[in-house]
Parts: sequence; structure tokens; C-alpha cells
Amino acid sequence: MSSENGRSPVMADVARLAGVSHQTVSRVLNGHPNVRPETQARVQAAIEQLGYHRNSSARALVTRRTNVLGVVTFDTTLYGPASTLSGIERAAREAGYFVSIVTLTDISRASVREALDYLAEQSVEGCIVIAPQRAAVESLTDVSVARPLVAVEGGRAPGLPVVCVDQVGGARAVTEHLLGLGHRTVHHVAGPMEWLEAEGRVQGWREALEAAGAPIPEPLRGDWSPRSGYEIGLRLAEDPRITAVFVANDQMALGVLRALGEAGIRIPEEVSVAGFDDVPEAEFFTPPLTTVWQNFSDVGRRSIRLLVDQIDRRARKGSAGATETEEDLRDVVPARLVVRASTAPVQLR
Amino acid sequence: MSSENGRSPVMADVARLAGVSHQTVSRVLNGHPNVRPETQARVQAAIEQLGYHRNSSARALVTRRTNVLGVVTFDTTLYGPASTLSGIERAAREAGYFVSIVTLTDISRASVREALDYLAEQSVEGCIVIAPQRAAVESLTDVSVARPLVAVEGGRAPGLPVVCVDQVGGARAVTEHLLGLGHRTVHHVAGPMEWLEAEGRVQGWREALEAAGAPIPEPLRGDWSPRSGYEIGLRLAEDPRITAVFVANDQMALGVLRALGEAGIRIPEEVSVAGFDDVPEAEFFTPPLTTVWQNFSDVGRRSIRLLVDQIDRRARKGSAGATETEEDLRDVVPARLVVRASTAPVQLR
DNA sequence: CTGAAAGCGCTTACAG
DNA sequence: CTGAAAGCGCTTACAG
Repeated sequence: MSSENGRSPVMADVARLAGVSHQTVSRVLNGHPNVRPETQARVQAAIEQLGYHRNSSARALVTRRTNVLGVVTFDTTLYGPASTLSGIERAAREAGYFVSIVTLTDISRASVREALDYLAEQSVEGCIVIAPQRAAVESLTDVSVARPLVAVEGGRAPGLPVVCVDQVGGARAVTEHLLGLGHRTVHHVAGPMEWLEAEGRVQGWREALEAAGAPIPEPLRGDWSPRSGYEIGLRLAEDPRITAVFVANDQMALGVLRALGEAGIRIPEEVSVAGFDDVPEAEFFTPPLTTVWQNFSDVGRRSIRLLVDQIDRRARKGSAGATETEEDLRDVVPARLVVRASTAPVQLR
Repeated sequence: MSSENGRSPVMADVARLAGVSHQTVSRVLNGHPNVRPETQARVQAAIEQLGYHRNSSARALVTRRTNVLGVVTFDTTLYGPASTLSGIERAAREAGYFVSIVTLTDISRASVREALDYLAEQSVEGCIVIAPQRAAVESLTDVSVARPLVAVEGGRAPGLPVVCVDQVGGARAVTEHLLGLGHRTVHHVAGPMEWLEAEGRVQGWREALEAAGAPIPEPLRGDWSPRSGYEIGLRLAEDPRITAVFVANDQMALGVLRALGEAGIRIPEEVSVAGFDDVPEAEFFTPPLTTVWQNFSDVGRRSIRLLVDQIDRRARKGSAGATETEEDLRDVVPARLVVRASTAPVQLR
């Protein structure tokens, strides 16, 4: 695999073996035209014989392109971020980029900046930040960032392209579904205030209630965990006027189902429960959960497209300086209601 | 942030501003001794004033080190791989490495090779393959790999360092727990044959039954999904002799719980059910699931340590050639039984 | 269609 | 303690 003297082969070794100059090897490697077919074949043969791989650092040094994209993400063991990351990675590879990731453990402004600086040291050509918290988004707009950037689930941010799922629309759809079943109103178990997705879902829920002229109860706040859903569920069980609950994610919905179940409340006969995310398990909860599906691979694809567009545009202009203010790019991916057995027409409790 | 003429600043710009040569800047950046404190301060000031970042490609070209590690993983929306990836990423960063990931969609020998070749083009210094399938491991041993490699959940492979959770021990513990509750035997819902983790769990279960002199039923095969657990659960529900089921992961266990529930079978009064993984939801299943916890962040830490050790050893020897056969490194992380409400002493059904 | 030359931005001995 | 020189392995005009 390596050349005779033990080090890995370089372009010059290939050139020598093929009886050409190293520029010709470079041309073959880069698919330039103007190489005689037989020369090309000789070079290819030499490359294979030596097991030659182009040195990516040398190439990056001269082309000023690393072909690396950075992704900053938060807690990849949550279903949403994990699915998004996976979609991003696939789309990036298809676009010819490598993906370097940093997982955040805490979500302060400082830690996001730190992650971006860290990725900058690796000379990434652009970054995607999966940062659904308010603090994260602010940390992105605070400083004029030197290189292309896309926020996923980022909320509205001036000059920062954003790709997000239509949280508001999804929440509205699930709330309307519950109202349509005859429920007088719908209670809401929300995610943490700092999370933009949590706010979007609150907003959609509120809009649907307002449009229907239904009473708007105070939302109860969980932290996305099944445990928080369970604890809130215990409280919900005590109020007999509650007949419908929209929970901001499936994990918390699981906790709510469990708490209501323990209290002897039958679902959906006495209380309807709906979630958000459509995790693979949701279909097998007891009962199977009505929820909202998000197209994460689409989110990945679109965010890579937005990022690569920025990179290409900048490359064409040849400017490494500040970006001129771009129009507010905001790509909203629709959400889809999935109706299962945890929601039903209202009955007396 | 950039130098006057619009391009990003280079070492020479810093040198000029600080009134030193660019070598001195390099020394400061690399923390070399033998730089006068005041020179160092001047250089630091110039670096900050210009917003200078060292060009990583140029550095990698001359040091022959990219500081990038590759991770090949399979379906990061599964709890195990996602948690492992997250542990690896954190440990790598602490060790001063960047992490470049490739997510596999199918798990053929060819796709693993392709992913490794892809990472090789980025000049990663070593790779971790989270590849719990037989085919993946074989693809790693098949070809003598040019650079350091560690397999996670890889089974026994000659010359290939492996970090894995003690699947056999975990499965034995959960089976012994069920036998200890008085069950005559324990049925098993296994994962797919190609998965080494599935096989380890079958083995531990079988060993425990053999040691107890209990009958050994044929394991039923699922595909890790809740749906497959559900379908197998429907069959289990029909056999009244079954009183205890060990399911190879929590997602399938959820499906089993659901199927038994639909059949009117009470858990754990009539049938005990246990899982494996301890996903965050497991505690909130109905009933809360007895399962086995795996320390994924430890797996991440240990696999990075093994990989970095290999890299350092190679760097010291200065050999880029073939690795000499190393002792079979195999780092086994213990698993821990977590008893909850889904398992109970045997009763008549 | 192909080669000789310059240069990308660093680090690493080597002098002093 | 600091600088002049060489070189890492490529690509990119520029000749021919």
C-alpha cells in the first residue's frame, strides 16, 4: 500500500511510476479535461498500484477549501436533534462535504460561541447550529459571524437563515383536532420556556383555542422528560374538568399517560391525550398516541442546501469579508397530524 | 477581524504587527518555551487585534497530524448508538481531537469499507466504528487497515481493539432475576441474528437457564422495533404457560407490553416482562420496566482512550507502515440490572 | 495535451 | 531568546 521506503505515497511517486509529471496526476485526480485517455489510464493504474490517497491538508491549503462543515447540536439522545443530525449528515455527504460535530452539554450563550470557535479552528467552511433554545439563537446573532451559518429551529433572527418545522401549525392542528372531537377546551403541557419549539407549540395551541372561542387555561411547564410529564400528569388527574390534554412532546406524553393510568383514568374514554414528535415508540404506547410528525430528513436536506448556497455565493464573490445583510431566509417544513387511539370524542368523566 | 486588504490574516501579518518574525509567532502559538514574556505579550496582543486563527490545513500539512478522528455509526436515532456517539464526541474533544462522522444507512461490508475510505480521504488519524453487526466487524478484519481503528460492540476480532458492554453478563443477571422470582423458565424475544449484541444477550440468557437447569425455549426474533415486539407479543399472549419474558431491548419490550395488555394479560401479576437498555422512557412504561442499564459514556471514553493510545504509539515509533499484531485488546464495560415494577414473583395465570 | 515554476501558510531544525 | 531557510504536498496559471 505504501511506497518502498515506508512512508505513504505522494503525488510525485505516482507521477514517477506513470512516467508523467505530478501536474498530470493532479489533472487526472481532479477530472480536468485535456488528458490523453491512455495517459489517464497509466496514471489511474499507478494510483491503484500504490494505493495512493491525495493529501487533503495540502489540497485544502492551496484551494482554501476544507470541504468540512461543522454541526453544533444539543443532546443527541433526544429524538428530534438525533434525527436532524442524521439528516444533515446524509445531505452533507451527498453535497460532497465532511461533517464535524460538537455536542453541547449546557446551552449557554458562551458554550455555543465556544463550539463555533472550536469548529473555526478546524477551518470548517460553514456551520449548522441545531439550537432550539432562545439563548443559542441570541448567541448567533450577537456577534457578526465570520463564516456561513444556518440555524435549525432557530426562531426569527435578523440576517440568519433558519430552517424549522412548522411548530405553530402542528400545534394548531392537534388542538383543532381535539376541539373537533367536542372538547370544551384543551389543556397544554408545555416544554421549557427557553425552547423556541416549546413556545411555537404554545402559540399554535393558543391560536386554535382563541379561534374557537374556547377558554385558555394556563399551560403547565415540563422539561421534555417523561418524569416531568408524569409529575404534571398527577396534577392533571386531580382536576375532573379536564378532558383533553395536548402535551408538547411524546416523552412527556408518556409520563402523562402513566400518571392518568395510575389514577384510574381511562384514556381516551375519560381524557384524550396527544403528543408531538411521533417517536417510533408512540404507536405502541398504551393507548397508541395521537401526535405530530416532523420531517427531520427534510430539515437536514434544506439546512444543508441553505448553507451550501451561502458558501457557493461567497466563493463566487471571492469575499472573505463580512456578509452583506441578506434577506431573511426562513424555510419552514410542514408538520403532520397523526391520529391514533389516545384521542376520542368527549364523554362525561 | 481581517487584515486591511480583505483576506483573513496570516501568521506574517501578526508577526509584522508585533515586530517579530513569523517563527516567533509560531512559538507563542505552540506554547514553546524560550520566548521572552514581553515578546509573547506583544504577539498575543497582535493575534487578538487581528482576530488571527492559525490555518489548520497548513499546520496539518507540515505536522502530518490532522487532529481529526472518524466515527462510523449506524442509525443514530437508536438510543444505544446515539448515546455512544455522544460519549465518544465528548471524550474526543477532551483529548484534543475533532470528530468527523459518517452515518451508515445499510450495514453491508461494502458500506463500512466505503465509509472508512471516505474518512481516509479526510486524513483522519484513526477511526471508531460503532458497528454492532457481524457484517460490519468482518469488514474491519478482512482488510488490513492502514490506520488505527477501534470497534465498539464489535465482538471478538483478531488484532482489533474492541470496547463493548457486557451483554452476556447483563442478560444473565436479568434472567437470574426472573428465575429467582420463581419462574419455571424465561422466554426470550431476541434481536436480529446479525447483531452481536443480540447474540450476547441470547447467550447470557441461555447460560442462566442452563445453570438453573430450566427448560430452554426457542428465542423469538424481532428487529429491535416496537412493532416487532408487538407482533411477537401477540403470539406470546396465546401461550398460557409463559410467565416471564426477557426482551432484548426496551423498544421491543414496549411492544410486548402493549400486545399483552391488549390481550387482557396483567403485568406483572400474570406475566413478568424485562427489557434491556434502560432508555429514559423505560421508567414510565406501564408498568415501569425492569431492564439493564449500560454506561455509554464510559464506552465512549474507553474507546477514545484505546484509539488515542494506538495513535500515540504509532507516532512515537514513527511508522506509517502496517501495525504489528497487537494483543487482543478487549475492554468490557459492566452492565447493571435495574429492577422496576414489570417483574414480580410467579403467580398462577 | 503536458511540464517547469511559484506559492498556499505553516513548523522544524539550524544558526547565531 | 530570536530569525533566515527549507520544505510539507498539493493546485494553478503560464508556457510550449
